[in-house]
Amino acid sequence: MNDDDRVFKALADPTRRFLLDLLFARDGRTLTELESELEMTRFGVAKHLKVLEEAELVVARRSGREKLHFLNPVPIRLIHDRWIDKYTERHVTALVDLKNALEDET
Amino acid sequence: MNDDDRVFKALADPTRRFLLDLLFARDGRTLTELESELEMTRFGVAKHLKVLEEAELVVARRSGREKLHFLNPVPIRLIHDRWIDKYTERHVTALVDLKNALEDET
DNA sequence: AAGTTAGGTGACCAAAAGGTCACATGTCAA
DNA sequence: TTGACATGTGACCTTTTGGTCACCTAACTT
Repeated sequence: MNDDDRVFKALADPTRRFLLDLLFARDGRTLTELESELEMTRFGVAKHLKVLEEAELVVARRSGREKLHFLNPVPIRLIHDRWIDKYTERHVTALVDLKNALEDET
Repeated sequence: MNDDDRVFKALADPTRRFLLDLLFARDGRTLTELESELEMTRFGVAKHLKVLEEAELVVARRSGREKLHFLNPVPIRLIHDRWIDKYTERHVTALVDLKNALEDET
């Protein structure tokens, strides 16, 4: 399994995406803290975090008996750059911004 | 299955990512043309293209008995925007550009 | 019209992924 | 040092996914 595989497989699961959402909102949380936000046993959450770490979407730092988790945006940016070149980026960002603006009006 | 799910599950498979790479390099290809680039039966490729279409990562247009496939970058950009805000984007693009520059030197 | 070409469908099987549990290690606090 | 707390591991089972095949429809060609 190469780096790509790890990143995309990690993102394929809704629970793992929700974990990234939680860390995007606030970094540096422990396993137990994250577990409390989910309808799942600690073991399940730990397994998901391991997958995210192996994909380097999450980096973790030990502090005593706790382990703090942080979101790493680099792999996300690399996905973007794989299929959106600098020229296309201008168009697609404009399109997305327009879409968001229209949705805000309703 | 919601839109997110469809996009991320679609991206989870290496064959489907390779199909996106092919369409990124050159748009408007038929199933048969794409199949010739892969070590897989037509049925397998057709199944993968269906998944990509349902995720709207690929849009297709019929022309007679042929079906032309095009890459749609919008869902990719939305992934980016989900976990990279405007502020972080400046840092992470700088980091990625630096990394690419360093790799080019070797 | 007949043959060929492009594509679509549903059944089927093997492999992989998601979740839980029993059990284990290391760390803090009284 | 004893007990509680935070996390890690490997086995196990169920569900999902990837790929092939037999069979089908629609469109171009001569």
